[in-house]
Amino acid sequence: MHIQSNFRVQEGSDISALFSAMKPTAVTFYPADSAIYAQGDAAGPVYFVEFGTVRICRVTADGRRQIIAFHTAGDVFGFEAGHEHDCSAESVDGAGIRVLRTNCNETPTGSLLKLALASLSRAQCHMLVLGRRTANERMAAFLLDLSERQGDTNLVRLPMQRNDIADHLGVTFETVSRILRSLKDQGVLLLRSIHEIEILDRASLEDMCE
Amino acid sequence: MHIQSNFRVQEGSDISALFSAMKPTAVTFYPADSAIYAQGDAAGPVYFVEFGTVRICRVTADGRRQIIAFHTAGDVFGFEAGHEHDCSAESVDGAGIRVLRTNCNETPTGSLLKLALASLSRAQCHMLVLGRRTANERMAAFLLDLSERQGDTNLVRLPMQRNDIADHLGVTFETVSRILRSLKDQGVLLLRSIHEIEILDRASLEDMCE
DNA sequence: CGACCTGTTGATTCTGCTCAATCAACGTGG
DNA sequence: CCACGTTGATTGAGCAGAATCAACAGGTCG
Repeated sequence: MHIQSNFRVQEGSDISALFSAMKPTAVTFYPADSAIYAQGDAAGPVYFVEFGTVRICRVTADGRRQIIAFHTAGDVFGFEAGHEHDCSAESVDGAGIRVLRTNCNETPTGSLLKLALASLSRAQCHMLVLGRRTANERMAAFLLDLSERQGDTNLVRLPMQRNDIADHLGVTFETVSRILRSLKDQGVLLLRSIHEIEILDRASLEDMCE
Repeated sequence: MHIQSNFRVQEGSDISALFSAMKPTAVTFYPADSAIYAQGDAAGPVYFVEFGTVRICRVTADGRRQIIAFHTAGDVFGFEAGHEHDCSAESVDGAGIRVLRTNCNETPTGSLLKLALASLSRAQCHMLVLGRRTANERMAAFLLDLSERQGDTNLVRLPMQRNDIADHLGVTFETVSRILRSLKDQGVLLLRSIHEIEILDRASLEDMCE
């Protein structure tokens, strides 16, 4: 299923360089929870998020899952070191994706390098979160990160469900639920609906992750 | 202090491409615990490990530390997304380092991209460890990783101290100590000395991290 | 309407942390 | 050469944070 685009690629950005060098496909719609690629699939093309949210996952043999990252409109994902994907990518909430084929010689490696380094930087940041922060601090960091990506607004959308948040933060979904509750009780958050929260006391959240 | 090189760069590798494009400096020796660069320093050149071990660290405001990665002979590190380092790099045990200056236009971005993607892949793998594995599993994964890097030998050197291992695995150094003890008691390991262990039962270690 | 799925909340358990003591290795200075 | 201080490692006791187990509520979809 192909649908029309609406995301504006910024002139002169690394992404626009990618777009001109690697003719992108039309937008393909992936319904919620559908796979974009699986662990073990052949790697090669990269993917551009037109709208919606994508999760990148790694799973242990006994089924424990770590969500490496969430990607939203404007993000590029899917580059791999080897010849196959060692993470899977799935649509979280219905996502529109363009595929950018790497035509071997004409790929703008400089632009890809910048994007890869940006991913690496985010990954390093998240390793500190996973390795050295408490559950409360993880949630605070996550909410601020979401808010920042959505334009530093205080009304934050949570397109993913509790389970996804938990698997991203390395806690259980019960813990996610409890922490949101506790932040509500402290007057830090207002839980508008399951997928929408309002930040009432941003300073408190920032204190929690310094 | 400059000393002579002895590490053999493989012909035709991405690293040899880097070496020919970005004339490396002579080897500089960094004594144990000395800084190669600090968080906030201007980024730009990349670094090649000739010998010894380097740790890449991120620290929270209240002093908790996460060791993002250890690098050993043959590794390249130090590339950053932005204009300054957001991790610090320190010598663990006395390390010899070559600096490779990025001459803006002549940098082989394709080779750098491959190295960056390799780092990203390792980072993703470690996120699963930090987010979803128990302390025992983390230690098992760490020992197998070290063994693999040292040529799949059963006699593994631990160049770093317990504190460093702990901060890499997201546990306390007491926990590191206890787990090594417990693996010894189970007959999985032989603790030759503080910095040298022997793997007696590799299959058990592999079972622990699947 | 009932089945199912997601989310919330409570009770209990347990892994790993904190605090603390001890020990071994090493370097320094009397 | 030995007393002393320092630093890293080990071990123990008790505690706390988060997991597990379990019950239930609310919403959605057939």
